Amino acid sequence: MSKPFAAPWLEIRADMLRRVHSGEWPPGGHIPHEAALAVAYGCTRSTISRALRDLAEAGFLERRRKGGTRVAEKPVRRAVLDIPLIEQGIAQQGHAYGYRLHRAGLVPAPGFVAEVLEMAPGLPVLEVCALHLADGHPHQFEHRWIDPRTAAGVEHADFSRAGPDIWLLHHAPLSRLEMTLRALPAEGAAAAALGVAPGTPLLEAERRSFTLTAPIGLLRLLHHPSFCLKARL
Amino acid sequence: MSKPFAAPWLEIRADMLRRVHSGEWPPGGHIPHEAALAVAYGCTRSTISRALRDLAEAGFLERRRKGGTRVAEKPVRRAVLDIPLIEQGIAQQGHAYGYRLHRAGLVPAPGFVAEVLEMAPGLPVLEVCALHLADGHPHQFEHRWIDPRTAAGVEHADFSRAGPDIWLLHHAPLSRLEMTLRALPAEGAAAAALGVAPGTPLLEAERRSFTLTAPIGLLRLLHHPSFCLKARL
DNA sequence: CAGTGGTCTAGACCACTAG
DNA sequence: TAGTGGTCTAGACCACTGA
Repeated sequence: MSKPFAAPWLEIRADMLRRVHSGEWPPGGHIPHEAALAVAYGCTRSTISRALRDLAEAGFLERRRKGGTRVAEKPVRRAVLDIPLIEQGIAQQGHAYGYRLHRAGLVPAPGFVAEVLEMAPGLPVLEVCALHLADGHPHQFEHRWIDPRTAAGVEHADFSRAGPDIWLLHHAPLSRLEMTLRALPAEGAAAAALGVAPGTPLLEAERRSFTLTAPIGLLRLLHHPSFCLKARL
Repeated sequence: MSKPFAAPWLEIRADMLRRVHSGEWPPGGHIPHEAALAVAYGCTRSTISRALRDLAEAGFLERRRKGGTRVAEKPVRRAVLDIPLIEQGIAQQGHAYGYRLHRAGLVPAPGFVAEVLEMAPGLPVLEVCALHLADGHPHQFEHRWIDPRTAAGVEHADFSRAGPDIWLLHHAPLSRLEMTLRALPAEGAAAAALGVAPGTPLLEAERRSFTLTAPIGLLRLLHHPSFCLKARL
């Protein structure tokens, strides 16, 4: 009759979470400092620190030097949203991936694009419109603007067979991402491409990607109504 | 002329990220093992491990015992979505928070609720409909079902002045969360409460919360069109 | 100022797994 | 089965910040 086994720091973490949830460590209250917990749990401070850091990163605890550790009073839950490559995301859901390029070419940067890319409006950017299909059905409509200053050579890349995702991965990998999610009515080319009536509610994910030092591009991804985005704590 | 200062593991992490992004460590390629890196960077394996673990958690690297560490070929970016309490989220955006309860009472669990809460359909659940306001304007419409088996006493709680968020925090704190994001057309009570025409695209966040062992409830949060959700890598 | 968490070292054992 | 990452110990120094 052996235990299912877990690493000590995981068991300690679980026990601490139990104390938080049982009210033994009430919201807003201080908990013992690391050294005391190390004695109580019979391990070193490093192990306690590992468990506490993990709980703090998850939003259950708040830690401050000298101030000690307290249970979060108004916890900010941090849900994790997986953002796979578009192709991979469709494949993961068990669908056959398809791709159709609508247009790709240099255009003067529209105002909102120039602002995101931190460039003067009218400078050339690569605009890409493409449709991603799952089992032959429209799934996501991609409208993207890429900064050729950061992604050097992107204007000569061939996006007729595969989207910019993979090319960018190898030529201008992102290190930072900002995403905004909205609900928008379908309109124009996107509505037509997705095969939905204008006005149909669509989930839009706008992604702004950056290298360590410069903006790479702006992506607006419109999802077919059958699609939903999942996150977990 | 001193450096801006950063902890060694952060500088090492940054340097490793640079090597990934510069192509020195190409996607899919193996990188040296921890012991070798420790020698190269002139620190202990613990410090290297800290940096590598962080990069792996962010999705840049993939690590396996015996298999070593390799640069992620098809990286799954993990964006982080902050989920504050509803009241706090509105306050953080600099708006005055307002709350209006529409109804709260026990109802037989609808099928889809019973499924999420892992209960027989028709068993009593507490249904709450409420509107959250920002500067007096409708902001989010909350439709929630709470399992009184998990959240004992919830049927006697007073939700006329504050939403279930805070009550639940103290009486049935969640430890796991699943969230689904969709775009839906406004309809019925929600459209009326939010003051938008039926059919207006709305961003819906459906949250299923759980304690360590049992489901707590199901929340459907419909956002006013002026609202968007932000995430970051 | 002094208490607390954040981090690093030096070393060790072991679980996991690719070859 | 041998190499690799995952974790733990015991100890240390110090940045930060509340009192």
